[in-house]
Amino acid sequence: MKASDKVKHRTDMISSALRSAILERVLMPGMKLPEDSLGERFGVSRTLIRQSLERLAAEGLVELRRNKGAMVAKPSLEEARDLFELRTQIEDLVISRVIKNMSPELLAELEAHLAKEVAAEHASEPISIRLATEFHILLAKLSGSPVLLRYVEEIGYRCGLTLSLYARPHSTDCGIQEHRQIIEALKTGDEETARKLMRHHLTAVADRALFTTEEGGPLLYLDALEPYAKKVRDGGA
Amino acid sequence: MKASDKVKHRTDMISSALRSAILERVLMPGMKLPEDSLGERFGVSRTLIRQSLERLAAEGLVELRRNKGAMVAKPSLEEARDLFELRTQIEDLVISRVIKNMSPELLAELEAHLAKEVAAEHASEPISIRLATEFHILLAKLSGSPVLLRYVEEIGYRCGLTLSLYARPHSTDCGIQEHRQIIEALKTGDEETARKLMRHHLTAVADRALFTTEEGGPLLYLDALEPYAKKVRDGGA
DNA sequence: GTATAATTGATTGCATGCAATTTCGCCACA
DNA sequence: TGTGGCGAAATTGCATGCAATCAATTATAC
Repeated sequence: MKASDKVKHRTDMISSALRSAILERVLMPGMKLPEDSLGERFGVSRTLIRQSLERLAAEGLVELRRNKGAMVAKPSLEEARDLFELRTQIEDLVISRVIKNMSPELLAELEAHLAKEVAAEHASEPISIRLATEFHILLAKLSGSPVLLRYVEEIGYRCGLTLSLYARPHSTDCGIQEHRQIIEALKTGDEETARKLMRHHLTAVADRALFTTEEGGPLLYLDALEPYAKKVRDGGA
Repeated sequence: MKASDKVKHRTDMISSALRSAILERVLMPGMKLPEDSLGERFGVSRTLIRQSLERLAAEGLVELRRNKGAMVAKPSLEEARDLFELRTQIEDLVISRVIKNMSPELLAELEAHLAKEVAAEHASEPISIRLATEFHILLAKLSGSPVLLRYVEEIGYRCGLTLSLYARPHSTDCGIQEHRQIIEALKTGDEETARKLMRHHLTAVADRALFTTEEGGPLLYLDALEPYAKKVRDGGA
């Protein structure tokens, strides 16, 4: 019975695929996302596409305008600043909760993740960005608060999207070294230091996002989506 | 053109109606929400009902289980505690932002709202609960951060739902007096006091929610929804 | 009499169809 | 050359239909 509850809806797969595509800069901000083109690609009807788009809209990754369809969100600089500021404050909450819950098992999880990051250090950029994001999400998971986890996820994703608009392509968005230091501080239970490190870590990322880039028209160029769609069509996770 | 953007979808109206019904304890936690009964009541097809339910599920007010339909969420005590704890921390962020933005206009808005609360002091319980919730939401609005606003809304709603499960029916959930004191502290720019007051205010509410009530089966009793549905059918906001 | 299997009824998952709205190309006209 | 309007194509908003799944109840065996 629980197994059947765990069955993922196709909607989940599609929104995950689209989310990945957005975060990996395959779908750039401003691109149009017509329901039936997407439906064709993913091999499903507009119904499911629409659901996925609505979900992503709730996360702030796509904008949905009445009778005008969906497009990848294009956060303004102001929104971006708000987002990054909130992020540091929210992750502050994460830190203090993780410290409260600290345990050897928990530490092991963190270090396992760090190891993955190190292993992928010279892999492709999208992968290392994803891993870096997942470090923050892992921390949120370990905070023990489902709601906090959701917020960190959402803000993290949106910050990632923002970076694809305002940051130059190949900045190492999250230093592995910094992650290591944070884990170190958590290990010794030094909340103050951990917070400071995290704050520094995040503002460093934010500060790199100060470039105002010129406007580009809303393009429609979904071919790059193909690999993501294929996975869903083939029933992948 | 902007006007057309502001047109509310019927989905918005329906989810608002359902949200109100839940928060005003017309739909109690655990009640089943079948798509077609609701569709009939609201005079729309299952399509729109489904969208609304999904939106409410994203907010945590409704639980959605595969092939089993929707029901009003029934947060566990543990989830409730998490929610209330997070709420105090999130509203801390609100306070410090509002203090930064403080201005006479802003103060006027707050006092106008307080006046409304006073005026409705002896009105029906649902109304005063709603106004009390809206005080917190107004503060979040004045914080200037759209994302923070969304989070405060969501957490506020979910706390309201929780109270309908665990608190005794007629506790004055938010003291008007306490709201007044908070405004006072904000006026003088005393962040420390404002925070302390808010924290005290919120934990007072949370502590009233310590009663474990016995289990009730998932009922289906939608007749009480009628007034909410009527408004939507008639095209009201 | 209890337990298990099979059938029926209710409810959701998803696709499709039609009407309404928007967008875009085209042509007239200043 | 640039601008305004008009019609066709594209796209969304919503309802409905059918298949799949789940819940409940009856039937059957032990």
